[in-house]
Amino acid sequence: MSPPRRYGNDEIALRLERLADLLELTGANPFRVRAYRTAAETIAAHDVRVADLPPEGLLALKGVGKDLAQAVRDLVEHGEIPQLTELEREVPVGLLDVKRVPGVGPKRAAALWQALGVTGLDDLEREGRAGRLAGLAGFGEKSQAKILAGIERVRAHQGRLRLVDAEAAVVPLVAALEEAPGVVRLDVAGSYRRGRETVGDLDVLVEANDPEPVMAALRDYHGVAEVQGTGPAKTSVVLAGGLQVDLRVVEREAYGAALLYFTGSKAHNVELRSRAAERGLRLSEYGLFELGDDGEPGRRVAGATEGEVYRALDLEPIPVELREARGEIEAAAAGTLPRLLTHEDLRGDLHLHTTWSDGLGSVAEMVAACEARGYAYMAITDHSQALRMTGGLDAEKLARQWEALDAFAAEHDGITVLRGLEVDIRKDGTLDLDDEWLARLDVVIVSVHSFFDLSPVAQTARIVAALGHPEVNVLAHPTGRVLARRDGYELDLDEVFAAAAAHRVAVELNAAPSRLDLGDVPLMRALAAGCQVAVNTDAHAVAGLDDMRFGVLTARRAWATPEHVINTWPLDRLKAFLAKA
DNA sequence: GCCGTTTTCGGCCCGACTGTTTTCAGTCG
Repeated sequence: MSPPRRYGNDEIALRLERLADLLELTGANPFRVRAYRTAAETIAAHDVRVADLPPEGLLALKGVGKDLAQAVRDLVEHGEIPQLTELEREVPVGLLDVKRVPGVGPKRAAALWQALGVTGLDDLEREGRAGRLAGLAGFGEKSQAKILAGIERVRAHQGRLRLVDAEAAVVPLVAALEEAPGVVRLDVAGSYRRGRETVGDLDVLVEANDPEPVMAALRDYHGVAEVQGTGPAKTSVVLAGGLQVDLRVVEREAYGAALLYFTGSKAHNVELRSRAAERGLRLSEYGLFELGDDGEPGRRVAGATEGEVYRALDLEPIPVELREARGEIEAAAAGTLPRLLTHEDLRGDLHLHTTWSDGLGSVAEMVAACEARGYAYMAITDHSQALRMTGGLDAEKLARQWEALDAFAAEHDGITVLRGLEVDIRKDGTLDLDDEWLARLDVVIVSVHSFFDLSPVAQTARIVAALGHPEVNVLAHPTGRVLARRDGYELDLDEVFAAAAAHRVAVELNAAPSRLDLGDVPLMRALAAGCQVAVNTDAHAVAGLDDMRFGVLTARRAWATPEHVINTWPLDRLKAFLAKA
């Protein structure tokens, strides 16, 4: 018997999504499938642990009724959802990969399975190469060729691009497209615009006097590997890196509606359309329309700008980062949208490295760079001694660094440089520096860099113990995940947040684009638990200081206000927090 | 499977494209 586990919201949501996917392959009622997906989304975005809710609390969740509540309880109490177990026996799970091939949905995946016994990508490729797909009802030569090409893309391009990688593709692409004659306006919409931590593809929207030149500019763009389709309204290409780009030319009167539509999220759009329907209106990418007596769209009441559409639906305009159907529409209706963090609110960066440990920039370079960014304060936080490979600092080396900092400060008064250290949390929860020295630091950051595979209970206890140390100020990269490479260590984040709030330790939003840790959803939970947050770059070089923009985006997605973020505070207030005064 | 000031049944967001058909299902965003 394995010990009882504590299921996080993400884990529960993942299983419900899988249930929906498998159900779909059996040809189940689409609305029933959607019900599972809706419940999964609700649970993933919920700010308290669903596993701890009493039955009536579960039922109060939007989209969770009797059966879904039972499924959650089954999972939490017995470690499995009988219906899911049953489906996994019945349906080959490899079909889920088959369904990911462009042009193959649940119906066709099921047809391939029934007719040809296809149970995964390898089967699909074999059947395609043998020419047996083209003979199937509803399939032809073109479908077969498209599927064969799609298999490669699924294999080659598993997963999504990190936001920073997408940005690297976007900047030169936008520059090239904007040069096309006749372009009036251009926006990159989609999850990129919403600032999601990873991006699946790019939706580019253009208003142009003449659509053809900008379409041509995309087709001829040097980074294009394949033109998938091109017409008067839309052109689709795949860039060399595998990123798909859809370019749409939109007329001026509908630009706002189209921008809204293609920015998403899908769930946000669904809620907006429902709201439109409640008012006898219809919302589409072409605008917000009154309905005529025949039920068909009539007069356009809004569409030129996003703000116009929101206001016509009696909503405050909603910032792009919030458009995830996490309560933003209710808040916009009530006039209670938060005043979100902006880059200009930040007065300093409290986590960065120098050549004293594994940084590439000297103290002088990092300080000058922070000053140039307009910061009022900063903290130098090199590694502690446990990380030998980084040249981590022991007490003796720390003393020498302070001498250097003091000498430096005597000649530079433009910015306050705080004495910090990123102190390793040892396996047993003790800290990698003596109390006497910890007490002399202005900022004590603690973090985990070893023993990632402790049991969730031990990992949680280890971190909670560290947070209880009276000198600790910030918990850095709380989950330890590295985007597109490894998941975070297993732990009970809600317990960690509760401890952090109780001990007045801020949780970090590490803005390094490979981490973004905490991510938006767990950060929302931390804020709900009463935690303060520090948005830091963890820069190991001057250029890394500019990663702050990813941190700001992620913080905004978590509904963070300047008040939540300790490095927006004036120095006096920050010092009081650090001193736990 | 969920939900309700059109409430316990009958809806559930909308539109376009593609490839396959000969009037449309499936997929996609």
